Amino acid sequence: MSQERNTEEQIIAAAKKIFSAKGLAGARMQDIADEAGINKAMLHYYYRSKEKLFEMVFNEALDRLLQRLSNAINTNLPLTEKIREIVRSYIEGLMENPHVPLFVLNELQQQPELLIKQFRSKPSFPNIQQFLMEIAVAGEKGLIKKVSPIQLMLNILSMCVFPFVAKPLVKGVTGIDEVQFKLLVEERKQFVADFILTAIQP
Amino acid sequence: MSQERNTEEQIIAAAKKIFSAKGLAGARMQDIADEAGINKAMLHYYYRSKEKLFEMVFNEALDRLLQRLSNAINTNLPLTEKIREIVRSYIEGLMENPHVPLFVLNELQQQPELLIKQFRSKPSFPNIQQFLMEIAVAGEKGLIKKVSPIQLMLNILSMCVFPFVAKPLVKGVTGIDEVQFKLLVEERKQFVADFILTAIQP
DNA sequence: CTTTGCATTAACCAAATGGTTGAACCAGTT
DNA sequence: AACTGGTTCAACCATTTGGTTAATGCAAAG
Repeated sequence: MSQERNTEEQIIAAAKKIFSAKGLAGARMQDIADEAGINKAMLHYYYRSKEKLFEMVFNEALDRLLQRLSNAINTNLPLTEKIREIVRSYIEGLMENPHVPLFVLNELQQQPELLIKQFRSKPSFPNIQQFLMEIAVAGEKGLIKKVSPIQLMLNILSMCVFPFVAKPLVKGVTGIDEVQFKLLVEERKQFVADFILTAIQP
Repeated sequence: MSQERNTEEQIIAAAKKIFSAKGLAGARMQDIADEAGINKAMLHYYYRSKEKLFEMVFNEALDRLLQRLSNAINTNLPLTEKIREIVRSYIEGLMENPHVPLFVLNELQQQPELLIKQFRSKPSFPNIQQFLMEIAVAGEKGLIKKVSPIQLMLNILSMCVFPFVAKPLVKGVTGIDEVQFKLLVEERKQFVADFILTAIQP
């Protein structure tokens, strides 16, 4: 469409789209070039190889995901409200990039080593330990029920992310269409937060 | 190792392993042949093409997933105990085949049409509608809180499945090892069930 | 106008990959 | 022993694919 943009960004945008849709192995350099409206050789001119290009896209995607999570977790709110905020903010972020989580999770499983290396070096790496501690403390104080912090955190993430990675399955099983799906997810911000807070109220 | 087995099954087993690990696009026919300890030509002798072989494996995987879900859902128990049973049975099933859900979800997103076709034809297709109705009725009767049945169902599935599709992420973020991860999941059968039942108690 | 240096492309290349084939192998049958 | 049918394999083939290259375009500098 618009070839006005800077070529480098053009490439990244195209690569993001193709890689997200097809995965590393399934994506073709030619497809990315076509999507960006440029010659295939340009891809190698700017980013040495397929792997390098992928790494760039993947890192950015992972970064955004963690960034958003981190922001919500670091909010300076009482735990119950913080949980509400995490759920709201995270689901909203996913609504903007609905295919990112499956993309990330999928490629993550393929090269778990790559993750563990680059993970902690990220400034966007969320301070999980502190959040877990916060849950434990709130439990002690009787603000919430005493629960396993990790399990609770897993539950929160699960309910936010799962609908997006399982979107085709959900649509297939329930028979709802795209519009209804979006409504469902919208509704979810409220529902999940209430669900969690009810489950952990002391 | 053991080439004693029937070649056909040998192939399916190998294909399942390779396809699960690498996905359709990432899997190599040669790898499958090696894994099965046979010549590449045999793959085509028994299953015409890569796609046909994949379809076979994929269908079986999807089938098992739905089968297990279906069984749990059709149990003749009061709703609250049924939920306990669903969670327990589903997580246990996933523990046996931990990479299946990500595999299925991933390939499902790549060809959503394929799904919607073959989906309802399956005898293993779970009777979702009835389960949703059951939740609605229980809500009316005051056995549980009144909630959106679909949202509740989504929550149940989310919390069971997510840890398996996000396993590398969980391990990366929390820093736990394989043994601890298994413990976490084991613990989860209880935790998730309690969590849900607490959240929906009237 | 020429030069210089980056950007861009068409054509090309080598390796990988899904798929095919003709011959060999190996039971069981006659 | 010869035949028959399915099974197995090494070698081969055509296409795809990531990557390279040599030539061209082109704008700013001289």
